[in-house]
Amino acid sequence: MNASREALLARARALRSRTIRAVAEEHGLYAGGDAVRTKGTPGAILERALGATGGSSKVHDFPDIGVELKTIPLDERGVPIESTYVCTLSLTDAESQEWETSWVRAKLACVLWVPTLGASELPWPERRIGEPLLWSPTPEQDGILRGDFDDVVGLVGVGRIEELTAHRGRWMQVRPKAAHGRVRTTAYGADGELIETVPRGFYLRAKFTGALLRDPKATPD
Amino acid sequence: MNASREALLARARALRSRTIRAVAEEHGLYAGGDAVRTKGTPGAILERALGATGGSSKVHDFPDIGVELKTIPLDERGVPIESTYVCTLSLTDAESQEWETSWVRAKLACVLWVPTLGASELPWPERRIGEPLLWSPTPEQDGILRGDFDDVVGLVGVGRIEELTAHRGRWMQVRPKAAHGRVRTTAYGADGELIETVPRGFYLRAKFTGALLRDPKATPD
DNA sequence: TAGGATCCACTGGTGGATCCGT
DNA sequence: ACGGATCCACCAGTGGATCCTA
Repeated sequence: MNASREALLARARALRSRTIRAVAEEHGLYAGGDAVRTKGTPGAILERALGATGGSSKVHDFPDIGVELKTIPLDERGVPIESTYVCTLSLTDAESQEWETSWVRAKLACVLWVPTLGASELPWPERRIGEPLLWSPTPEQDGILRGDFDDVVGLVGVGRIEELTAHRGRWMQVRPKAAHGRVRTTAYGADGELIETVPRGFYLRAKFTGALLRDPKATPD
Repeated sequence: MNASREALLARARALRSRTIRAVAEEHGLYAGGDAVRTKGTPGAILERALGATGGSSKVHDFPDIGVELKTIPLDERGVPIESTYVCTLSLTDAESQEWETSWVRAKLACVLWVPTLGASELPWPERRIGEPLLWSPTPEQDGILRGDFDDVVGLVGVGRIEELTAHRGRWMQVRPKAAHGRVRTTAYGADGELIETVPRGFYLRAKFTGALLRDPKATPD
């Protein structure tokens, strides 16, 4: 692990035990508002606090050192209360996608996990920062994730997108990802015809993220 | 010419001799501001006043009747002070583009020209609406425009985009079209390689638009 | 409980054109 | 005079995720 990544981890450790609200105020950001309408705000605050520079149209939050930042809400037992979104799944070029060069693998190659604590009881501004973890998949973990990826991309590649439900995938699943139910994108059907469907993204199951936070080399289930 | 198009022309005629400011205020819109920062505002006001419904991602301003609205500023002699933007030129599929099915031909198939008068002397809110013209190209005009189109698309198709300057084209030229000089898009070079260049659009020369406003069947130069 | 649905901030691209230096 | 450069409004798409029923 190189020095820059260690420096980033050190900055994250410096935030431990502080509330999200305190971190926000230190950077001149407002922490609050209806939970439904501020879903992404805690993540944006931690990005700012840690100096994420990716902007949009980016592969990583910290492009120089290839690190992705993920804020993950834990309950009182230390268990994630939600799955973790990774990135969008491209539906129209599934045939040419391979795990080694995939967007999702690049995103997961090095992740800085920053837990927020008390997520099942407290509104997000009151939650406190937990122990951060700088994680890269072990070869074994990488292999399991590749299996989930191949399963999904294989289905889409042969036009069987109707069978692509969130039930598939041991650690990584695919679920809808859109602003609302009327958003549509295109994919290929079984006969090669273009069909309209909902955009989807890759998500890590809470079972997996919870396990790796306890043991970075974990292989649950 | 069908009844709906005639009805649109009648609505445009009802605006004659009124100032853009008066039309704007009638629709609750603000007419004013620095000329540099409100370049597209007169056009947007006339769209609203005439009930354009295309929204974005549209082929025409009035999709139901296939009519494109163009606001054109004339000086005291009745001569256009500017060229007229038509649409973007796609740089990456030039080989497959043909005049008959092109976006630019569809745009020009039926245009409602609405002149604004006094453009060389008055700030735009004070300009008055002139005599509108509902125009479709004659077969002869269509042929000249096709020639300009084929010239441009042919050059781009063989990767000679450096030779594509605004000097080309009898009535229709190609010029940069971007928010600022740093915007880039991609095109193919002479060896088939991808190169970065500025986005471009089709424009009608003022020589042509001025002539057709005086005589819809004109063939200047 | 977790699969399917949804919400906000931000931004790049498009459509409305005119500006302005050579 | 006009070829190249630029400006704003608007909107769809992406990245930040969590909400919420069955």
